[in-house]
Formats: sequence, structure tokens, C-alpha cells
Amino acid sequence: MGPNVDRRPPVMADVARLAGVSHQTVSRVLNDHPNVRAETRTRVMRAIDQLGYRRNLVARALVTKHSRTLGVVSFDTTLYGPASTVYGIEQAARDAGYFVSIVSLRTIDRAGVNDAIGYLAEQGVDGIVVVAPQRSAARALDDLPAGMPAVAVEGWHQGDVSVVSVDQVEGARLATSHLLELGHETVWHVSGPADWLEAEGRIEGWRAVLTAAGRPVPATLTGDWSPRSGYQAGKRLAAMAGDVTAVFVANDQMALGLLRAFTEEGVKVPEQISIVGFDDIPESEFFSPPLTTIRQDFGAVGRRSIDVLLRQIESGEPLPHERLVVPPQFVLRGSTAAR
Amino acid sequence: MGPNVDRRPPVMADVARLAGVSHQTVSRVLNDHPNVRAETRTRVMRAIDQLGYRRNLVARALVTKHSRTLGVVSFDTTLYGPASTVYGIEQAARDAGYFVSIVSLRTIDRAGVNDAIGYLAEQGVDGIVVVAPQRSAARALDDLPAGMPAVAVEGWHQGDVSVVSVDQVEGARLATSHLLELGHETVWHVSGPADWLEAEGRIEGWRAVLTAAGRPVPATLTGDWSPRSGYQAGKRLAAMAGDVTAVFVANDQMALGLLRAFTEEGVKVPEQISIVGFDDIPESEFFSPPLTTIRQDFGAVGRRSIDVLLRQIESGEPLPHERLVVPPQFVLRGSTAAR
DNA sequence: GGGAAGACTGTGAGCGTTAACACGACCTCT
DNA sequence: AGAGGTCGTGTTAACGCTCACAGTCTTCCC
Repeated sequence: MGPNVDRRPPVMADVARLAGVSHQTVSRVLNDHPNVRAETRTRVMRAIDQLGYRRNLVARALVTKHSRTLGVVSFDTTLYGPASTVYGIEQAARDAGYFVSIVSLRTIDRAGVNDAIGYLAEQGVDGIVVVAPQRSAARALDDLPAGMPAVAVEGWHQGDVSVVSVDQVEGARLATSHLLELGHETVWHVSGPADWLEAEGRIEGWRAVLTAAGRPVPATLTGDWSPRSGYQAGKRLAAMAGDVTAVFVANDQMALGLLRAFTEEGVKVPEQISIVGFDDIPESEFFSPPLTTIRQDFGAVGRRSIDVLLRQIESGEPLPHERLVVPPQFVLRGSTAAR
Repeated sequence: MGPNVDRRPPVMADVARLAGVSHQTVSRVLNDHPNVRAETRTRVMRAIDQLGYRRNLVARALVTKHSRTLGVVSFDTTLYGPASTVYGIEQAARDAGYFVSIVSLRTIDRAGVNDAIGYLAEQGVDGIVVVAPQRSAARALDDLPAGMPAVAVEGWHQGDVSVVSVDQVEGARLATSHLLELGHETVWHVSGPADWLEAEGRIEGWRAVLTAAGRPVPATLTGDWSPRSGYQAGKRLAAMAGDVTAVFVANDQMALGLLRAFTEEGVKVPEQISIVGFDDIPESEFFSPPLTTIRQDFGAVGRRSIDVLLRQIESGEPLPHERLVVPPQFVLRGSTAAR
């Protein structure tokens, strides 16, 4: 048993003692302060890895008031969209030297989002990203702790906070116009669940194109983003096969469900019915037929939201709220054909 | 300007002053200490929400040495498997009153994992979950900071750390046996990339069943988990359509690629070739044909890993290392048929 | 060669909380 | 009635770091 067998991890003072300097000099070395003699610096460094010292960021955060941690509130990070967005956020944050603390809500409502934000605030995050695709969740942003930098992703373009999102309306326009240009009389729509902002945006874009072209606007079928709900919608549409020649489906997973239903009912895609999806999940290219869809650049959304948030944090001032829109991209594949 | 307009958030002392008690009593109220008079408690509570006080967990962590934060190191949380696992981990952690700090590696190698663990350790996490599906990543667990509770998910059953994983070998056995029972002479295999433990486990189970049954063991085709790589493998297998009647594909995404290639080449599934996948992603049920596959309960894996980790953390002692195995489940659908 | 302007390093205080201990009031038991 | 508890509360000292300030030691210039 040597004298030095305490299992307590070494602290700055231990390093200082070993290097024969003051704790403050160790701090300076760690923070790349310019005024440290090169020889002193190496001596400190040597002491650091001799002891296996790691600085305690908790203590540091206590005095600096900055944890270099960002909070992320999201919903069901199992889905491709949220998962990709959160991934983009995490990457961008880490590149900027920030950590990311995540809360994944099971159900998304105002109270839940508020709780999550509260926890995160206690934990001392420097800012918060809320992936709030539902109206009810977006509203929770109204009562953020005062002075807490925040940004909403895929949220509502209102009130007190900056928003970054893919232009859903434009995406839906792209999809619907494409179908009209192929000579279809009108376009049916299988939408996402009510209260989802993305679902609303896609309905809006779809309806706008149809009315602008003076076409009839069919009633929408409503799904819940799942392949199964698409399958059910597909069964109903197949029964109307004569009338329906083109469908814009609000996401690729539901589009897959449609494809399956149509296969079962002997409806040929794209010969009898054309389909356009939304998202461009990695699978879409290999559906039968490969799915024409609208690509969302989730990575870009994540990066842009971190940009906005960090600008807020680092300025220290509440900045004017921005609305950043990432353009969607039309991806032509094999599920659409001329009438 | 009143006297109380400092924008600095209130601290315990402010609450104490307002409630006419000492800061320590406020602390006791916050921590549900039994020995506080009911009347005092309510007075403190009133002061707390009058000031909008939130306790500072950073300061708390500094003195208690517990941050109630867990670190998670993962790889590409865009993929369904990792995303679901991380989701399960986060849910289980929060239910237990812990936060989760996530690092998603872009590339997975020993150095990267080590860096990530280092960052998390500095940040003061109480324990670390490493989702380490690759051999090289798993090895990084050898040099964890001393005394840091940790658990590996989908990792290697070796050395110094507990491991929770789905039984890959058993899953592959299930898939291969099913195909053999249908009367196929042998089963081909499209594997995941080398160095992935899951890929290795699935090869092992597949080979074991074939050799036990005295069947020829065909050369494996190797993919990278992506639908595209499955598509390429599918093209090669289609060219051998006479010889090949059954294929076990190491994940559902690649299986989708195979399906697409076979469709293009006019090979009928399951009439000419039977296919079994692995994972049971939400889409699989709606492939054409619906995919027979092996389901992994990622949520259970996440929960179990948090169980193990928290037991380690809360005991304070290094516990004996466990190896928890979550059983896979065979899911029969339409992509397999008797020879 | 005296003084000013750097370069480099040390000292002390304080961040907001909990832990340890101390203390008075009140009870219970012999 | 006095000893010994328990309850409720306050006081003080950490936790490990950075900040502000106060040195000391060079260097350089007139």
C-alpha cells in the first residue's frame, strides 16, 4: 500500500502539486490561455497524464454558468424522420463542442413537453431544441423559462421562438403538380393524423395546387403514418379503382401500405394508379415499384437548428426570431406514369 | 425599477429569505427530508413557486458526486435497430429518474468510442451504455475509466463489462431451421459486414444448423445492411436461380433489396426462392410478399441494459459481470414456401 | 541604470448546493 | 424531576473549478 491509493479521482490541485505549480496554472493550461511558459505547459501536461486526470465539467459549469450541453425534446425517435433529425442535431452540436441531452416523449402533449423542458432547464442546459411536429406540442413553447434560448424544429411559425423546418407545403405542391402534369384529372390524398403540422402543410399544398388548376378536390383519407394505416387506405382506394388514378400519400411508410393493398387487389402501379410518397426513406428506392417521393433533408434541418440556437446562446441576447425553411426535393422513380 | 429586478435566477438563499427559514431547510423540503414541520414545508413551497425557483442540479451534482445522468454511445442512430435500442434506453432511464446524454458516432472505431467515453466521463455521467455492435468498438470497453459503471449492448461477451443482447445465433438458427423444415436442400446467406458481431452471430447460427443437418454450406454473400447491397446480392443470386431455393438474409432492409432484384429478374418469391429476414422492421409486414423474419425486441434490450447499469451504480460496488440474452422471435409471413 | 510594459504565476474568493454537526424545544421514561 | 430521546432548525464547511486581482520576473528603451 503506497501513500497514494485513495480511489478518489485526481483533481486540479493534485496535478498542480505534482507539477510544482498552482492550480490556477493548471487551469490555464487546460483552457489554452496564452500566457503560460512552454516548459511549464509540458510539465503540467506530463503531470496530467501521469495521474490520468480529467477535468470535472460539473464544477466548471457551476462557475461559468455554461454547461455546453443542449437539451433536445423529441417524440418517438424510432420513426425515421425524428431519428434523422435528432441525429443531425447531435452531430452538429458535437461539432460545435456541445453535448446533447435527449428526452424522448412517449405521448406528445403540452404538459409532457413542459415537463421535459423543465427537467432540462434544471439540469442546466444552455439551450433547447424542441422537435414539435404537433400543434399541441408546439404550443408548449409559449411557456419556456424566461431567457432560455430555444428553437423549434418542424414546428409552428408563430410566437416567441425561431423555427426551422422543411417546406411541407412546397413538397406537397411538387408532388401534386407532378401528378397533374402526367395528365391525371385529379389527385387523391392520404394524409397524416390531424393536429400534426406536417400533415396540415401537406394537405394545404396539395389542395392549393388542385384548386389553382380548377380540379375537383377529393375528400382526404387519414392515416397515422404507419404502413398499416396506409394499407387500410389502400384497400378503400382500390375499391374505387376506376375513379382514382393518382394518389399523393403523406409519407413513404403509408405509401408502402398502399402498394401492398394494391398488389393484393390486383391494382397495377403505376399503370392503373400513380403514387407519390413523402420523406424518401432508405427503403423507398427498393419498393416495387420504386417509389417516386419527396425527399426531406433531415440532416440539414438538424444543422440549421443548431446554428440558430448557438447564435442565440453565444450572443447572450434574445435575438429576433427567424423562420428557416429547408427546401424539399422531388425524387422521380417508378411509381408514377402518364394517364 | 423595483429592488428585485436582477435577471439572475433565484437561488435557494432567496427562497429561504422569503420563507423566513435557512437555506438548509429549503434543501430539506426539496429532498423530502422527513423532519420538516408541515407548516414550514408549505411556507417554503409557496416561496418556491412565488419566485419561480428551480434547483440547480449542477451545483447539486458537484457535492453529491451524482449527476443522475447516463451516457449513451451509439453508432448511426438513423438505423432502425440502434434508434429503437436508444429509444428503449432513454425511456427506461427516465422512468428511473435519470437523464440521458447521447453521443452518436459517425464512424465506429476504438479511438472514436474512447473519445466519446472520455467526454462523457468529464461531463460527470454516473454510468455509460455503449451500443457496440462492432468488434473494434467493443474492444474500446477495455479501457474504461476505472470505476465507471458500464454496460455493453449488442456487444462482445468478454472481459470486464456486462453485456445485454439479442441472441443472434439463436435467431439465425430459427430462420435456417424453418427453411430446412420446408424441404429446402440448403440455405444461402447474405450476411452483414465483417467485424459486426451481429453479422458474425447470424453466420454462426446459420452454419451450425446446416452442418448439423449434414447439408452443404454455400459461400456467403456479404452486404452492408443497406437495401442497395441486398439488391446487388439479389442480382447475383437471381443468376443462380436454379441452384438457389432459400436465402436467409441478415436484415430486413437487405431482404427488401433482394425482393426488388428478384422482381426485376422475374424470380418469384416464395414460389422459386424463399426468403427470411432479420429485425422485423415496421415495413416488413407490407413488403411484397410480406416478409418472414426474426423479430428483435429492441425495447427489451434497452430496458434490461438500464437495469443492469443502475444496479451497478446504485450498489456502488463493481458487480460481477452478467451476460443477459433477450430471445428472438420467429415471425411467419409470406416470403417462404415449401420446396 | 531606472522605470514602464509586458510575460508569467500565485492567492483568495465564490459559484449553489448538500453533509455534518450543533442546538434548543419538547417529549418520555424511570 | 432529571436523564435521554426525537424532532425541527440553523451554522459552517466542503465539492472542484474559474475569475479577479496581485504579485514577481523579464525585457527593452531612453
